[in-house]
Amino acid sequence: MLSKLNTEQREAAMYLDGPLLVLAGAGSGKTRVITHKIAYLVEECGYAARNIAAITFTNKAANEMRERVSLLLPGKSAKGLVVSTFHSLGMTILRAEAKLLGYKPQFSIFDSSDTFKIISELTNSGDKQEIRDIQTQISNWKSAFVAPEQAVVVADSADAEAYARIYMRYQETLRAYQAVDFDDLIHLPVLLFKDHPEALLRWQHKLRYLLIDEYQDTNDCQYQLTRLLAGTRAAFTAVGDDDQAIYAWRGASIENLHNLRTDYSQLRVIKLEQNYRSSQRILKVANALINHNTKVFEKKLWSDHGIGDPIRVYAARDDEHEAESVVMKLVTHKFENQAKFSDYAILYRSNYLSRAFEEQLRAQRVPYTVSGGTSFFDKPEIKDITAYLRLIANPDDDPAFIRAITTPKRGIGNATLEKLGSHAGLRHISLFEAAFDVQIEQLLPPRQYEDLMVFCRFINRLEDRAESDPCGELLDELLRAINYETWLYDSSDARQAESKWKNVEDFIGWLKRKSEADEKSLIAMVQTIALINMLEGKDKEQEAVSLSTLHAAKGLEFPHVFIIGAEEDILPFRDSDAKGIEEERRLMYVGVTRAERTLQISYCKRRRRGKDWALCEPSRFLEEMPQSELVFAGGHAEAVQVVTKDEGMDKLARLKAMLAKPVAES
DNA sequence: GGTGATGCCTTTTTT
DNA sequence: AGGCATCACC
Repeated sequence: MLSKLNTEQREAAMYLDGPLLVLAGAGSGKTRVITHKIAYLVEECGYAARNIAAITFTNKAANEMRERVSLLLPGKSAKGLVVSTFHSLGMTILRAEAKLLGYKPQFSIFDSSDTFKIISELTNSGDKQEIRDIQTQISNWKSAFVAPEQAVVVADSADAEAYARIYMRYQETLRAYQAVDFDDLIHLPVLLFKDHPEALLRWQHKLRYLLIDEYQDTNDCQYQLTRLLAGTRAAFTAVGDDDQAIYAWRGASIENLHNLRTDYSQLRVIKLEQNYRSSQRILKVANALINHNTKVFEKKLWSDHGIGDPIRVYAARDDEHEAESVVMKLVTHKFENQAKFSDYAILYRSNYLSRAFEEQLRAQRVPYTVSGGTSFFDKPEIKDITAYLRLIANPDDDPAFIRAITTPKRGIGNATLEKLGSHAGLRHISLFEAAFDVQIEQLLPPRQYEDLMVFCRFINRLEDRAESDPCGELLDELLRAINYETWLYDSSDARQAESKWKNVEDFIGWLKRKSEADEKSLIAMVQTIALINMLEGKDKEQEAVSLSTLHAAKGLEFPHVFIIGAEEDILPFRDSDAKGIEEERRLMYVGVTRAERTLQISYCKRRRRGKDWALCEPSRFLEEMPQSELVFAGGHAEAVQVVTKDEGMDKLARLKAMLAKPVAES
């Protein structure tokens, strides 16, 4: 079974004598090690699949992992295997153990727009940036294990203390709503396990072997959860690559790789250094680039593939021209090489950069899929429906209550909600509960009170049936009862309404299929929704070009890769400090190492900034690559193409000088 | 005075 | 594509 692995991979797959850290360079087959190890545990070591947990960082990675394991494990032997993200594992634990923490199992999961609203209400400030700052601060506190009370105590400035107090009230609010945020999904299980050893034992008994992918992206909280679950047996394999750590901004710390060494003296470390993905030239460029970072774990990636094509660097006039030339190049290349569209990826730093490319691809009738970007579940029509579902699952979910009761409009407006809200605030109860309070009848005009009661009884009826009745029936009835389709057509033009209604139908269809396939109740489905951002299985293996952010591209590979927008202030992102630059460099490294055979990196010489043009400087990372392996093309850089490699740097410098001159308005 | 529609400007990365 | 501001209309 393990015959397809190389010596190190096999060793990693078979090592079971204690904790194991696999330092796996890009393209060195780390997913392969994990999947084969799972198969090995089941087939050769007598583990039941349901006692093994593989933890990934994205749902995409989890799905792929599940698929690859089921290819290795015939029949039903993969049944029960836990493959999930940290967050969804946390959700599962929390749902099972909710009572111990004083939550009901149907707790709501708040996404960042929910928490944004809560914080903005708590602060009474309209400053969006400040609210975002508070959001990040709270998130950092949680992942670093600082309780609200502690945050208040250690605050070293008036501002910090103000934030800490908001944190405290924020946490109280979530609890009142029977809601948790993303960080709580990991934070709360850790608290639970610390306070309830018997619960920890249960889970240690259930999850007897842990495999953690992308270990370099864990934050302190996730590390704690891992440690607790692994227990004294320390039966786990962590796989990671410090050069691909790109989530420091959300609290991940590469130090967790080292902490593993200090916390587990018996830790075995295996390095995977043979790359099976890229050409020698791509690797050479990637290695040279990443060597500009201060290194902790020395690692030397090598490949026995051919030297490969030169890496093209293309200077485009502006973003429109960049899109045009990349798409032309891609189409020509596909035609000449008889390749498939799915062999190509266009990667970028920020979501908005995809726009020009989407336009161009549509114009050329090239099929494409976009990953990352705004989630399907963020669309207003989907949020409307999920508000109802959330409310049915958990009537104390105030944000869901407000959205549902006002969409479609049913005669309850701000004035009524305000009265209800202030009463709820006084009594420390949810809006839903407040509606049934005896005093409310006197506080509201009869008409409003009647409408409110009709709505609440309606929700109550659905709530009663949520556990027992089939999910599909319930959904159909809900949509009919609220007349959602009609309302869509009444409130937007026919074209938009049509597409929105189609989204709703897709969503409902997906919910029905998924709840049947996974044997999940509607309530379990509702909680899952907050954690995913795409309808899975909708566009599998399409023959289409992939557009993706560099973050979302991690773990993927493509024969031909275009990295676009390689400019200062974009990649690296503006205002990056020294540490930030290193992370940006790793991001570029991730991009470069996605490529198997050809790679083109492009940048714009200018970009529209409002009315006029702003000049763009090529990314410093281009200079950090061995110039001998690059071929320059396009616009000003055309001249660079003919020079010898030694002059490459000079030319680039001169090119920059030329670009520094003002460009005429057009 | 309040609300709605239109148009212009700006976009970090994600569970 | 979304958010914000401005303008016009009710």
